[in-house]
Amino acid sequence: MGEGVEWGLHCCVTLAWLTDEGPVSIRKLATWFDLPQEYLKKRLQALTKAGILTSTPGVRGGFSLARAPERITLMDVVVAMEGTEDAFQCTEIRQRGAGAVGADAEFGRPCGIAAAMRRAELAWRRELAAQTIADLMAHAPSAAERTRRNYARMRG
Amino acid sequence: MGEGVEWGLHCCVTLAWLTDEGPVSIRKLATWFDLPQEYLKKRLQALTKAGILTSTPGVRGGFSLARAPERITLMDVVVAMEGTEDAFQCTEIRQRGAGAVGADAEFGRPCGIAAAMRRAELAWRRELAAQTIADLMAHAPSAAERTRRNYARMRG
DNA sequence: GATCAGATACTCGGATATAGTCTGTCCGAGTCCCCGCGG
DNA sequence: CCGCGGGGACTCGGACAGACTATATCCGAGTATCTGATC
Repeated sequence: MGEGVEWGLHCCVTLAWLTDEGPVSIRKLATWFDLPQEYLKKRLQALTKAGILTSTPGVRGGFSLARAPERITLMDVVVAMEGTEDAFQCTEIRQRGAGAVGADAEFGRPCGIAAAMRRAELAWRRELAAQTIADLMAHAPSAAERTRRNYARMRG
Repeated sequence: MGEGVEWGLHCCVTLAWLTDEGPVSIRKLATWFDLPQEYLKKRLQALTKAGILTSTPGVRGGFSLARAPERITLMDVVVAMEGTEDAFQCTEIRQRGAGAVGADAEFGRPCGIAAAMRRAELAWRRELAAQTIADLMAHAPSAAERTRRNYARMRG
């Protein structure tokens, strides 16, 4: 799992705190977390393409949340960053080589190993889909005030 | 997730079917699934180091299961292949940059984002730990007979 | 017949090569806003 | 006072380089079994 997930989630939470302040430029976000500006931009563009953020051009432009924090799940962010593919990829090796001889009848049924791994991944996804950016905000309420204060001091 | 997980699981199930036939050489396993022999060997060595397989040297040597299929979980195999590290790594970016100013009090508590991701990973691990090689065998009982038959034909 | 040396087949561990992905940087193009100039 | 045009700030999309990991191969060393020669 790339670090883009961590970056994206922190940025989403921060953008949620700063909703009233309008778009936040990529330069400020990079300074905020001390991250490489150009690469962070690339990752946030992926969130934009996924419809989680909106980017507004122009001198007062930047990134903002595209919808309410309650409607952005961790799953949304992870999928935008890492793609929809499962971590475990079944390449059907059971159908190859000397071991597969005379097993055609079994191949009608899905591979039991792939099914087992898929069950685990579904549990993971279900857990991610059950939590939203708003839940993360509720977990650290004192951060709201501090975030706005630090952001106001950041004119530059 | 590397393909070693898929290879390892299929090999474990096959070795479980072939327990009575003694150790299975890496050459036969590679032929069995049409996999690159040398690299498969390297991955199975990881399973051996993890105590899931045993390797016996000598002309009649090869790999065997180190314990009963009921006592080998999918989690064991995944950990042996991929390591114990979580997929999501929290690098504590909340403590860096301009956004962290004056937030020292919050840093006593664990990062909410890391905690949320960890919950999801625990659900994944729990699901993997709940399934064993024996469960996979029960899922495709007709494979037992076929596996032994194909293996017997494989003298060479 | 018993014992030992060599051959064989296999694993182990390390070294190395190759491919692909993740991370990071850079640049040209497009867009919006601000400001000043000219009517 | 109003409208037009230029410059600045920002995003977008793509191209590109470097680091790291997964994949794959190869080799030397060790070990157990078998064979055959020797006593």
